[in-house]
Amino acid sequence: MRQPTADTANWISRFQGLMQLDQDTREQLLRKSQIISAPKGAVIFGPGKSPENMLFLLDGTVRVQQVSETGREILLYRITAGESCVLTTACLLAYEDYAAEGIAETAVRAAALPRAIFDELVASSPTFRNFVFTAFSKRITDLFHVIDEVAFQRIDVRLAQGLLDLAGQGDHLAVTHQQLAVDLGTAREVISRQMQEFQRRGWVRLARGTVDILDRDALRHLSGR
Amino acid sequence: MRQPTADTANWISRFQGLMQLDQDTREQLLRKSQIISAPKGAVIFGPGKSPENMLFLLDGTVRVQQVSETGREILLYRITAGESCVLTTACLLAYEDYAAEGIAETAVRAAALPRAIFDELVASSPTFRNFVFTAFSKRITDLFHVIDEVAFQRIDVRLAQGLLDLAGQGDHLAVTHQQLAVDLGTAREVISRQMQEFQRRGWVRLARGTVDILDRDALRHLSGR
DNA sequence: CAGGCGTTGGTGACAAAGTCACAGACAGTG
DNA sequence: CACTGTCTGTGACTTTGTCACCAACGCCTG
Repeated sequence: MRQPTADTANWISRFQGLMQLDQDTREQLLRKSQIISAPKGAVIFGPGKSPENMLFLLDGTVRVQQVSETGREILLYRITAGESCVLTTACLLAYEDYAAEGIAETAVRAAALPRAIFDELVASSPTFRNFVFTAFSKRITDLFHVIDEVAFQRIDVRLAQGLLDLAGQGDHLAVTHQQLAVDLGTAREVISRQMQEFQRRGWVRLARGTVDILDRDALRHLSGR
Repeated sequence: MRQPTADTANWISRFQGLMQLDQDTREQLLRKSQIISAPKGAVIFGPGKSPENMLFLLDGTVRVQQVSETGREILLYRITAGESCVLTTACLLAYEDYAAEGIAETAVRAAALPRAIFDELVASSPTFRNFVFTAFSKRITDLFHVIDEVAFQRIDVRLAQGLLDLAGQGDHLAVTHQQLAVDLGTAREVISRQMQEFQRRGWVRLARGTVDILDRDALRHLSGR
C-alpha cells in the first residue's frame, strides 16, 4: 500500500520537477501554500466553480472529466499523488464556460498555491517555470492520446487497458460497469457485453460492483502493451 | 479576400493579446524574432522534427494533426493568422515521442521566436505571460471540444459543422472526401455516404474534389449552432 | 490521340459499437 | 418480509466503421 500521509512539512520533495528549486523559491512555495483536504466525491472544481489555487496533489487521485451537452461523460485524465493541476489552473483563467470538472476519486490532500503567487514564481524561477511547462506538456500529450484512442481504438482494447490501469498492482477492482463506461466515454451496455466476453474467456470474474482479474497477460496482450 | 501581406515591421499589432506589451518587450520581440515563410504542404513540425521556435502566424493556416499507430489521422486543431503556436512549443520541450505534426495548409508566413527568448519574455513580462497562458487555455478548450465531438456527436452533425467551418464566408469548397474524413477522424466511405445524403436533400452539390454549399441554413440547423 | 496510371468517389456486404426499452437480480432499509 | 434504488443482462434496431472492389476522371507520355 501507499504511505498513509506525506511528510507535510516538506511536501516539495515528493515532486520530481521541484526538487531542484533554489532555497528562496522553496520557502515561498511552502509559506504561501496551504494544505487542504477533501473527502471522496468532493467536487474540486467544475462549471461555475473555478479553482482559486493551483493544486499539488499529495494523497489520493482526482478525476477530471467532461460532461457533454447530451449529458454523457468521459474521463479526460486523472491527477495522482505527486502531480499538479496546472492545466486546469491555466484553463480557468481565460474561459469560464468550462465543461470539465474535477472530482476527488478518493479522499485527497493537496497543497494549494494562490494564483498570484503562482504567477510570481513562474516569473522568478526558471526551475518552477520548467516544472509548469513540463506538466502542461504531459497533460497535453495525454489529451492527444485520449483523442487517438476514442477515435480509432477498438472498445475491447480500450477496456482491457482501462482495467489494467485501474487495477494497478492488485487484481481486485471495486467498480461498476457504468463507471467504466464513463471512463471510456461509451455506453454501459457495451461494457457489460465486453465484460461478459472477457469472463467467457476466463480473463475476469464478475460480480455486482466488482471485477477480479484472472489473466493479466491476456488483457495485456489484447491491450497491446 | 484577405490582405495579401501583413505589415511586417509591426506584426505585433495583429495579435490581440500582445498589443498591451510595454515598449521594451515589443522591441525584444521584434528584434529577436525572424520572419519566415513556408509553401503550402510544408511540414512545420512533426515526429522527429521539433520546432526550435515559437511561431506567431501572420498569414495562412497550419493544420495540426495526429497520426495514429494504425496509420489513421485526425485533425487536432488549426492555427490561423493572428494565432500562435504555444501548445506545440511547450509540448516539444518535454516529450520527443510526439505523434502530432503541423502542416502548412496554405502558404504561410510567421514570426519565429527562439525558445530561449520565449523563456525570457515569459519571465520578464506579465502581459506576455498572460498571452501565453491564454493561448494555452484556448487550445486546451479546443481539445476538450474535439474529444467531446469524437466521443459523442453523430457524424452527420460533425460533417455539417466541418463544412461550414471550412467554407467560411464562401459557398465553394475545394476539398476531397478523404480530406474531410481526416478532419473528422473517420473513414472516407462514411463521408461519401453522408455527402450523398446531403446532396439528395439539396443541401450541397458535389463534384470531383469540390463541394458547393446550396443551403447553409439547413447545415447550420443540423449542426446545432 | 491512345494507353496507362494514380486519384477520387460509389457500392454492397458485413462487423463493431451505440441506442432504446425493458426485465431480473441484488443489497439495504424500514 | 416488502420496498426501493442500483446494478447488470438481453434483444431488436440504428449508426458507424471496415473491406474488397469497381468505375469515372484527370493527367501524362509515347
